[in-house]
Amino acid sequence: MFESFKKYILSRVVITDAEFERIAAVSTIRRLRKKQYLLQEGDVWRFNAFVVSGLVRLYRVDDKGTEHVVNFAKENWWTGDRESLLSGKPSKFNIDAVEPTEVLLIGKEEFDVICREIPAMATMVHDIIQKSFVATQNRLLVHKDFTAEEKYLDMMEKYPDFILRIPLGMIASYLGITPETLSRIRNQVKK
Amino acid sequence: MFESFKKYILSRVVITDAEFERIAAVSTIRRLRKKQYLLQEGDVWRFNAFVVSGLVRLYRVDDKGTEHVVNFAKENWWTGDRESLLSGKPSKFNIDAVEPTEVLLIGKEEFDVICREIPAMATMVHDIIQKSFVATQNRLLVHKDFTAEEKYLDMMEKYPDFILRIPLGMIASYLGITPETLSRIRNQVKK
DNA sequence: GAAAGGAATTGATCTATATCAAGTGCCGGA
DNA sequence: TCCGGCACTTGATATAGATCAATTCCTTTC
Repeated sequence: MFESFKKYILSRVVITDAEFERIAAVSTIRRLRKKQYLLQEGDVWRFNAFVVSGLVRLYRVDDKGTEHVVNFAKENWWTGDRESLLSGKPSKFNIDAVEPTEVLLIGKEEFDVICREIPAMATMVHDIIQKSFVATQNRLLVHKDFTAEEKYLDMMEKYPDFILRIPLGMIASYLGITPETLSRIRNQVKK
Repeated sequence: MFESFKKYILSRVVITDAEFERIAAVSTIRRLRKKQYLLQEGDVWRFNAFVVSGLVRLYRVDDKGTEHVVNFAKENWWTGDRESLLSGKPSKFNIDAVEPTEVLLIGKEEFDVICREIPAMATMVHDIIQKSFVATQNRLLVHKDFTAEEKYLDMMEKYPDFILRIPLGMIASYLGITPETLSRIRNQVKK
């Protein structure tokens, strides 16, 4: 259960078994069924969440009730609403499971203690956030300047497994296009 | 010269005068004329850059030679290409001055030493990057799901001074729309 | 295993925004 | 001070992608 989490951490930084035990001690596992919420709009997000297996989506709902997918997180990715975590304010997002999913949760306070006690963890977090920032900025470029087809091809190249695992409608929403358009693009692409 | 930088740091964290002197000792000032480059595509970006006064833009140039503005940075903002800084690879971006600008530069190595010696600085950096990440993600939402007019109004609300200081063409590029469309929107908006 | 409801496809329009094309104004350099 | 050129505006047309609508295809669910 915690093995994949340990493997993940060790692939990025060096910590001792004892240190990992301290981390495991403050971690809890939550199992989500398909469509089950991990976070609902209006709640305050207080965790660091690591996806052990499965796949979740983070999305917001506009005034018309339309869902807009912000991103996905699969096994060995982190998820959550950093804005709410940092500010302590209610989240404007929802997170729910696209597939049956296991998530490892560490409360904000416990996580901060861990980072203070184990500097390697702080380093790892800093590193991940920096990379997330770069990745998000690159995604912004794609959205700002690419056509619908280019955006789809870019996604295929970067995350081919998302294309296979996620229903068309959610991919369309993630790309900021309609399901109809994505369906046509797929026909087009496979010639 | 370094006063505004000091004021900026002290508004975010607590450091001593002696500590600031250490920071100032590794800082250099670069003055840029309008249109002068701070970074050119293909070069490796090795700095942390704080805008003391003026305004710069970060942009990329596509295969057709079209410029796409990624973001702007004005006084008391940081700029640079974190992707190149982290990876050590050549940058795919350019940075140049929109207005005559003064930038304070700290080399990557020196900056890392500072952060190790002065933990408050490390904290500050971590904090800034987290906020940048959140801001970029929010911008992504705007670009993905808003109309041209909504994007412009959002920018007016968040950065009214950018609207005044930056030429129309660059704002259009930042918003991912054509100058013609932005010109029409402006007419529309002022009714 | 049948029925029901959502998800994807396909087709026919519609619309926001891009593109192309003049014209106007204004700023910077000689 | 004048000139040249870029930046912005305004108009006419083109187009990518949205919207609306009908049909088929899967999944769930009982």
